[in-house]
Amino acid sequence: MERGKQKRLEARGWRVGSVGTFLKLSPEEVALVEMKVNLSQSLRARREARGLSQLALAKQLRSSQSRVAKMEAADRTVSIDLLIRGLVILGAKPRDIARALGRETGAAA
Amino acid sequence: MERGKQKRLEARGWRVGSVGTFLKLSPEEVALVEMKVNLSQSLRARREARGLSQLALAKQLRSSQSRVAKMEAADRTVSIDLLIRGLVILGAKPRDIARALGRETGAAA
DNA sequence: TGCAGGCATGTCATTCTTGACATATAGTAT
DNA sequence: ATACTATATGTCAAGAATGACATGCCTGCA
Repeated sequence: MERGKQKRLEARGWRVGSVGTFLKLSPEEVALVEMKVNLSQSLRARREARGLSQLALAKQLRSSQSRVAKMEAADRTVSIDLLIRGLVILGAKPRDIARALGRETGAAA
Repeated sequence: MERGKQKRLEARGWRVGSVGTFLKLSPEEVALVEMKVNLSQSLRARREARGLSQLALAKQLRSSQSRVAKMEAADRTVSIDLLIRGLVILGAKPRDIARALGRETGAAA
């Protein structure tokens, strides 16, 4: 596993010595979580690239600053739908979203 | 717009002479709908490639045959999350999902 | 020091999504 | 015709996601 991602996951309470191995996370669930983390990072990167605050983005999304924070934290209460909506509002095209989703994460055996 | 997709959209009530142009669909909404359609097609293709019935897939998903039908129809009551979960269960890797999402659709001016 | 802006996190009522069920249609075989 | 299988579509109670709000933590700055 790529080191930066490991720290980010750990920071949110995921045990990473062996991502899902450690606490009963099926491979499917792991894949979903990693996709969410990738999308959330892409969201933050795009927002910052535009010099927007979370509040400013929230307004465009008709949401709230707190939810944007959760989106960027890949909180378990945010759906992939919402993350994708956020990215689209930040100008991401399906192709960009695809790139974010599929980021090579390196397979930890 | 690619012809096959146009017919599929029309079949579910979308006016396509100008996708979102015709009835107040923002560009963002159009992008979202197209991504959903792409995912749903990929889902059906994968399911059929494995020779599974909708019912068989539904069981793996712990869902119902009717919901799988709606997923494949890109029904507005199915979330992107659910579509992605379905694809993952059918063995799609993030990379595969990314490819499905970003399928070139051809820009109708 | 106090104050403001940006971000994180918990809670909660409202809204949306989901699985389950009923029912319909079409194809195939007996 | 009857029966069976696969798929499509509507409805709805239960559960999940959402937006809004409160509040706390920093950092910078007057």
